[in-house]
Amino acid sequence: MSRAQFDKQQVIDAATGLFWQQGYQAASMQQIVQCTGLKPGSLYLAFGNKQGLFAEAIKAYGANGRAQLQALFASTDSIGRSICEIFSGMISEAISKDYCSCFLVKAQLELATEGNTHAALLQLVQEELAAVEVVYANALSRDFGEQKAQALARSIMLHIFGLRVYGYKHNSAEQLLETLQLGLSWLPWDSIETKH
Amino acid sequence: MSRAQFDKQQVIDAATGLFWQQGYQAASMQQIVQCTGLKPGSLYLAFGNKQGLFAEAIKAYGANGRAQLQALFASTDSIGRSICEIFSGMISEAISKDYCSCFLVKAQLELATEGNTHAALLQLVQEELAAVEVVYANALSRDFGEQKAQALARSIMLHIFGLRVYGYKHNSAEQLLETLQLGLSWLPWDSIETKH
DNA sequence: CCATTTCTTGAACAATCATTCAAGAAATGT
DNA sequence: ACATTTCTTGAATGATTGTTCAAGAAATGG
Repeated sequence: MSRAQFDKQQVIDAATGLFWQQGYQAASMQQIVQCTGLKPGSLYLAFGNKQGLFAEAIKAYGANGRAQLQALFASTDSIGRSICEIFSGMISEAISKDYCSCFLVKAQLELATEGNTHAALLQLVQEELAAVEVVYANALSRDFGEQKAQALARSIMLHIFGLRVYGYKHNSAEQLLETLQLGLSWLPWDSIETKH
Repeated sequence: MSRAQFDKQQVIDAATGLFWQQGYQAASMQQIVQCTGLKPGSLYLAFGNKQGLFAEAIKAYGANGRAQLQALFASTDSIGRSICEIFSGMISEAISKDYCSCFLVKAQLELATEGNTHAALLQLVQEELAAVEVVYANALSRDFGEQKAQALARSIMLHIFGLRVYGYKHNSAEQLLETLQLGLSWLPWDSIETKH
């Protein structure tokens, strides 16, 4: 017997970066071979095919994001302030030079074609996105009733999606923050103010 | 001499539908040959290459959408109510079976890759999106000061983007409407209420 | 009615795509 | 040390990609 001579998670992370930047279709297996260092045969033995590798990338990205969210909510004494900090981080990403939105958002828009040739992958992506909404709703139910928490979670998701797209326009951080404050006026934005 | 034996606008519209549903990369020239009825040679004589045809599709889509917006704003006596009606229409699209978001939003996310191989097309898409924002800002400046109108236009764009992505989740029309009302509370939603 | 120009045709092109597989290397089980 | 299993290698496969071009058809100009 012989054990795998590469770190599977490392390979998935490298592939995730490529898929994230280029998209599913535009990322070629040749590029993946290059950026992972593996030969085609090893890749196909480990992941089956391109879809299998993409599925692993989506799962890893989703699990990581969800874990970060849950850790943040578990350790904070103010869900609202934590959410403000999350948005603040997203604004920082949006104004950075090599901004490339959110992997799940990009994947959903690319995979949701009429022919539906990637039905399994699309469902996976949508499950990951739905799971994120659940995490927000659960956290908010600490401060609000269940109905209200779910409604607020939907509003948060809408703003995340909006920001993930709007981020490509070269707005200033102040403009983006102001826009979020306008739509999410119930959040305690004062708690993250940096100006004096 | 011989004049073109096909209606160029008709060809662009057919190609737009395909690009919109499938995306730029996934839509193959063979598919375009099929859905337009033209032979490759004619397509390449008329549009140069795939990028040229895509550019025409984006321009046509953008010009059409902008014209509709401007016509609506020119003929209404309430900008706010018209905007509510626009969102109401977007909700209807979102809950329909063959929903495929907004062509410009999808194109922006697909073309904005790190390698930036489609820089010209990306810029075109972003210009179209920026033009939409200007139309909203101009319309709102009828009711608000210029600064406020621009801020509100940014908020509208963020909500449009959010809805264009969130629309893929199978939410009810009521939930989507409620989410928009939460973030755009300054709009006169009462004016489009259908319930009694 | 011929010459010229413009458009159409569709087979063919090179490049790239995802994927395969026989052969060799390496690690384990006994 | 040997047999067995598992992983690696990388050239090769057939399909599909965007694009071209020589030849023919059609319409116009004089």
